[in-house]
Amino acid sequence: MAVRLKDIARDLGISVITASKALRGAKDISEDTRQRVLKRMQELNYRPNMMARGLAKGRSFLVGLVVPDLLHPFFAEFAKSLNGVLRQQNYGIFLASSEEDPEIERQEIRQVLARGVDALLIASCQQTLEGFYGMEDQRTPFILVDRDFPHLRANFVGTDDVMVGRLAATHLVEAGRKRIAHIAGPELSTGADRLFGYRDVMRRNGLDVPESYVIHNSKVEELGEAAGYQGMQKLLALDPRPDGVFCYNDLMAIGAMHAALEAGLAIPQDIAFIGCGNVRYSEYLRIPLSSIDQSTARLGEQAGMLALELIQNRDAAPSKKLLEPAVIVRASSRV
Amino acid sequence: MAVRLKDIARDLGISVITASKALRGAKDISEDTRQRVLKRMQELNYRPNMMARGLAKGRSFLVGLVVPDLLHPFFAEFAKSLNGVLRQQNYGIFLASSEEDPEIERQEIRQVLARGVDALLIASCQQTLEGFYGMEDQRTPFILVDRDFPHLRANFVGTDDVMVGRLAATHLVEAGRKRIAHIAGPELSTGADRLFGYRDVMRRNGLDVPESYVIHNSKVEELGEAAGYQGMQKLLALDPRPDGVFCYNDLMAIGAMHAALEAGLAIPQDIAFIGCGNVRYSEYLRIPLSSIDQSTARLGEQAGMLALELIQNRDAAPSKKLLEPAVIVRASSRV
DNA sequence: GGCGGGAACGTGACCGTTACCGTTAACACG
DNA sequence: CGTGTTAACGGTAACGGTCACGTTCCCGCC
Repeated sequence: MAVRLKDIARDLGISVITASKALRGAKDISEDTRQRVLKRMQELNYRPNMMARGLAKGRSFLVGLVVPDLLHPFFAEFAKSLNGVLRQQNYGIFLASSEEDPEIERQEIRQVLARGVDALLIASCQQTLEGFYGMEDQRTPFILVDRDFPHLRANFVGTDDVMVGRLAATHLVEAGRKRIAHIAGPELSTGADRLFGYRDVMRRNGLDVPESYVIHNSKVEELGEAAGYQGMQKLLALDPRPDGVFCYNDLMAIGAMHAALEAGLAIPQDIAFIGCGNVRYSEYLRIPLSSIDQSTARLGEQAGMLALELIQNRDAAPSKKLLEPAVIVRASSRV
Repeated sequence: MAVRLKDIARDLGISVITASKALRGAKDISEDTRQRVLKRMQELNYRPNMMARGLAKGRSFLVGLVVPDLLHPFFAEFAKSLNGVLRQQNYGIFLASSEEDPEIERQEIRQVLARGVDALLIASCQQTLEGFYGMEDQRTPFILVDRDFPHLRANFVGTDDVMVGRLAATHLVEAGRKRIAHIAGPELSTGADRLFGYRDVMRRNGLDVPESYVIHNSKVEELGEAAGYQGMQKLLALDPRPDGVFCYNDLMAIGAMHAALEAGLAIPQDIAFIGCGNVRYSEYLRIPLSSIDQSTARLGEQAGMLALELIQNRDAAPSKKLLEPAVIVRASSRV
């Protein structure tokens, strides 16, 4: 089958450990034999067996990544840039997608932990860690990605979502809108934070936010165009109709704009839109969509680096990394 | 640290083997002890160590997935649906992204194989397997995804790309277009096949395809909006300007439409567009984009099932699974 | 010549699990 | 009562590495 250290060693008439040392660059080995070993490894196309190494070292050189939905460009881009960082340290990604289903998520976490991943990155679709992992006993360091758990002293890498809400609302206010609605996300951290930032800015500007101006989407699983479309239907039915809408994400904004256009409204004259996430297509839409950029690629890098740090130093104090979002203005809200 | 079989066994006053048997549902064990073992495992939140199991069994319960670009919705969706299939068999995904770079791809393949994956799914960014894996020695079954290598008797799961070209061209012909251009993809299998299908239909319809009507994109790494935009610039400069364009993928089509609109053309009156991939946003674009749907989710399922089959039966004859594409007509080409 | 010390390499145990085969005890049967 | 059969369980040796120590050998030094 595959070439083993044993084969290399027998070939060269040395012991397995010596070969192992050469491989790992240990110091008590002569430069000469090291070269001979490495050369032979090249020739035989030797690849260390990571399972064996992992078992022996108690490390797997594997990082677990659990996301709610790979199709969402945010997570796809995150995974991509994470991969870039980890590759350089010979770390691999064990990928699992929970489909925004807590039950599946639990299953996936079991799987991931069973693999003995050295760290776990997770964008959970749950509201709380409550008895949830069977992770307590585990010493596996984990990092919450994008979605934080309130009041939990855990590692976190994500966007400053309060700022997202603030930027979006501020932008619409500056675009001269008075009746600004919000099609909100789930009441997880990100959704709650964006809502909070939005409400805060509205209050500071003396603008009213009637209850009906905030569309809640309790179902975590539906954060796509359809939810945006339906949310917009409700907003369109209101009497003082909103003249600006901040949507939880770009997909929902796309759906919402669709509904507005169908209703015969002009964007941005009658109603302005801004989303969040700055997905790749935003600028090519029927009406190019303003958005809040989360610099997702940098998030992935940060998370990867933090993971590697935690692996080195298991009991570092939990750290929270918040990246600053930025407004990208396009036609959907340009004055 | 983590709970081991040894702990369970000591607890219950039985041997490790017996515990192991209970876990795996072996037959030579009494129902009574099996229950006791399973119960204790529950209580202690035991999770089998997959590295140890993998080492012992010579299987990793891991499938490697190497894609050129996770950000591309096709691969994201593929990965997502693959994950769904594998989860049910307790198989996991080892993910690697090559960024359309052959050098990185080689690196990733090494990594993946070193993990001892039981099967490898790969959408290669290379033109050939030529000495490329150091896979020959490996017994790891592999499946080419989306991009086939010509003349190679390997497992393949993908779209019938000749049909893609045929459908796209036929559709434009039926929409009354005479001067149909093609912004092509790389000269890998998919690009070549779509080009072939397109050319074939053109010929059968007695339509001319001047050399300048086919824009080649040799650089694998650039298959996005930019390439489409630039390709379209060239087409716009031609004298008998095309009145229909078939683009290798939706992203390129989006870029191309952008260029056409900028040039003041009306879509689809002056020029019609059709892409391929049917990405999520296609229908929300400035001009909703016609596309060829590849039923990506089904591709993922098929690939997953094939992988599991190959793992069971290592020397099954190579099989090629081609899924039928379908035309999705939207405004960009509606007559 | 005996001793200390370092460089280079090897011995054995172990990581957690499984495969293979052996052992034990109970029971049926002629 | 001896023999054979079967069910339930365990001992041993792997799987391919790594780690903590030994061991060997050579050199220099007093």
